[in-house]
Amino acid sequence: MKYYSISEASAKFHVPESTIRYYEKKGLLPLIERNEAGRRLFSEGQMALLGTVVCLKNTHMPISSIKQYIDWIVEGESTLELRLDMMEKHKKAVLDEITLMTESLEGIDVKITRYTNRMKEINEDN
Amino acid sequence: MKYYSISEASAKFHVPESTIRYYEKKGLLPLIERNEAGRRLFSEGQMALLGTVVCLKNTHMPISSIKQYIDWIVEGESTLELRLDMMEKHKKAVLDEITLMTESLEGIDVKITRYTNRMKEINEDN
DNA sequence: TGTTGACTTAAACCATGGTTTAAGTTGTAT
DNA sequence: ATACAACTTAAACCATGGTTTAAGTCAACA
Repeated sequence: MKYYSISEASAKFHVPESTIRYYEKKGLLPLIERNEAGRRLFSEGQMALLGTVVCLKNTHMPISSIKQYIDWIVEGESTLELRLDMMEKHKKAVLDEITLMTESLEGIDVKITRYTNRMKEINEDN
Repeated sequence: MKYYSISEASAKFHVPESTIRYYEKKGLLPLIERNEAGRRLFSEGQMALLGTVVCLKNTHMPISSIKQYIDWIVEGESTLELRLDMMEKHKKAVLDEITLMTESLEGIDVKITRYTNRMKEINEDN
């Protein structure tokens, strides 16, 4: 079974090493093994977990909620329904945020159009 | 010409009054008038400007950049090109963020599907 | 043998984006 | 006359999400 160093994990997910250490300290990455020298060893499973954390972070889930989710994973099958419920609610929140951003983008497009037209006028006035 | 109080502005844009005051202090809402008693009076133009700030905030533009944009608006027509450039870059950044969120959403959907299937299995095992 | 690079920890530090508090002013309703 | 609601300010306070620093360990290489 392959293991990854923290620098490899950092490179794979484009997350600073300091952030990975911070996540571990916050409980988002439980049970990370160490070698004899105390260095972190990320198994494939730990890498997948880090991938999950990054995915939730990318969709703006707060650290405290990610921690709850990870705690439920560690707790086992009895938390399946809680996890499902959390992911469904989170999905809705993400869709809402995407909708808001998409709507706000229209306001930005209006400005781009307006500025572009005004620039054109100015150049025609030469 | 109609004027709005801070509570009306707050209600219209779903932004707390304290945040509006904070934005003004940060320079995001310049030239807001006051009545004799020192209360803020938002003209239609100021309301539109607040709408712009909210739009940029909704798309995660940092306060410092919003301030730069507003400063350019106040500065006048000579900054047209700078504003156009900023909005075009911002639009790209927003589209990138939406893309990242949309991609990450797939990871969440995978979990929802997996959990749903496992729940089904458990219920079939009755 | 010593020095470099890749790590470790705990603790301090930081930026961002507000919110809350305290004390005061004004206009209106009782 | 008074009390309440709706404001005002400056300053303090706060949460979130990290980043940076300092001091140390270890393996490998020159």
